[in-house]
Amino acid sequence: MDEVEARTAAAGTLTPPDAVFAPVRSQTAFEETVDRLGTAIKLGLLAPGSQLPAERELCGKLGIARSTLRQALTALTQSGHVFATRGRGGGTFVSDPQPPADPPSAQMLAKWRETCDHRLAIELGVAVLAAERAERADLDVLDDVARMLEAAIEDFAAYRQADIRLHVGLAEATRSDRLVRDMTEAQGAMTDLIGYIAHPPTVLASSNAQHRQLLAAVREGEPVRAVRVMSEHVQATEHILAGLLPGG
Amino acid sequence: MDEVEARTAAAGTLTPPDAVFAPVRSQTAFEETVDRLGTAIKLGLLAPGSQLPAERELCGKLGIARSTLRQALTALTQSGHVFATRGRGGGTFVSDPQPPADPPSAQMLAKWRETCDHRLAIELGVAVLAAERAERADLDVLDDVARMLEAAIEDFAAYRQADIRLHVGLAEATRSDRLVRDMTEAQGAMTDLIGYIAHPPTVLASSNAQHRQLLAAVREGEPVRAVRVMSEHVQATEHILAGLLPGG
DNA sequence: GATCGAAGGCCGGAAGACCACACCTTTACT
DNA sequence: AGTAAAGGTGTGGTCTTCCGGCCTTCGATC
Repeated sequence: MDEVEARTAAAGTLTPPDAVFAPVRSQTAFEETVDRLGTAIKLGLLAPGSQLPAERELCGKLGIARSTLRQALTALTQSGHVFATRGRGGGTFVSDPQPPADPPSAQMLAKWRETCDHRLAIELGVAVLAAERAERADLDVLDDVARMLEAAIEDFAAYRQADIRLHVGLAEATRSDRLVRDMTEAQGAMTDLIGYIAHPPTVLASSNAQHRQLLAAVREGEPVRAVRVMSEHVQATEHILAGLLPGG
Repeated sequence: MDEVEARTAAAGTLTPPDAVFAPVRSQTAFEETVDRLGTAIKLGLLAPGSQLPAERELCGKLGIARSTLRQALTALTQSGHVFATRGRGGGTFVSDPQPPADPPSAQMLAKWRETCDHRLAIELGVAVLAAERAERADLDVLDDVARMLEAAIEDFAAYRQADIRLHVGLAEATRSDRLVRDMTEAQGAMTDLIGYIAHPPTVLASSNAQHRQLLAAVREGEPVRAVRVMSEHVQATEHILAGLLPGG
């Protein structure tokens, strides 16, 4: 019967995917802003000590009212991610010792596999398009980052930082803002999962070997090889998670 | 100077990507709902003539208030995509001759490349994961769809319909709701772009050859081959668009 | 033919999100 | 001393969303 139903579905009277009726939960502008800025800070895209644009300017760029932006900044201030100084020459700055990250929520943990799946998709797309579109200058920068990665093999925090920079940098090399956003979002979600897991230097070393191969494939404009290496790279971390998280 | 700056960025004092400060535009629950249901209908995931769940049930699934859902349904009624009948045994139904699709907005056209980029990413992720996770039953259904595709080579509307079913079906085979949602969203965006472009049977035939290869690779559990074929498949349509749209 | 129940169609109030705008306070530079 | 640039504060209004009850329609059943 199942098979008959399935065939019927294929033939015309199809059953809509569950995803069609899944909850629509639109974040508020406030939440979305906290998320965006918070992730950028947690990923180190906004460096500790660096200054954010002035409120009156930033709310323009973000397309929201200043009061809404201030709500978000207040939240980030209270959580200790940023601080503000008044008066001329003042502004909002990223805190220098960042507050300790809080442990992943049960919600995050429950969806970790979907998070990885989505990340895989984005990374593969980036791999292909970077191989097609990256310029020499992009790759020179990324090579520097790769060198930093190899130097940071003993310090996971520094390693993760550089790792993010490499992946986001690759996304930037595709010249697709959409993919950069997706990549930062995906990396943000991954950081929440990865942060609490031990990564011995041997793992990082093999990860670095893949980074090298990846950059080589991109430099030589070989999308197929780039995508193969990237797939192995991403799925390696997925296998590590599978061993440690529920439902693995 | 540019190069120096870039090196500096790589070394520590990095420039945040533009994407960090890009506008946050959160859709309202109403808009999101119209989008979700509208796309599902336009893609044929909700077949013409089929009945939607009752309002009181649907608003629960969607996680919104009934009045909000009704706003969305009113919009879809006015645009002619659904109609409602009252009384017992009544309900909300997908209109049978669907209203003609409206032409792509200037906004859509301006972002067509990013749309394609994102779609590429999703399709590649789906290709890999489907090759790893699809069950025999999934593939049998998809083979049927492929047969329909070959029969529909002269009728673009029918072809596109089956094409969507194939790609979404592949996404469902990954068992990842997230990817199904992403895929429907991506296909919805593509439909807006593709709808107005002539697709001669020869193009569709070569597309079908790729579908065949894709399904074969997935069936044999070969992610690398699946991703290569998928990449060619997706980029073929991108090349067609590049020839016809601005900024190509 | 009367009744019931399930469906869409309505309405009003409460709560909250967001915005626009005006004004205050602090502080550094000139 | 004055000015300009930054964060800090407050008010009121609009729009969205939610909640919950009530009405209308109409097939099915008694």
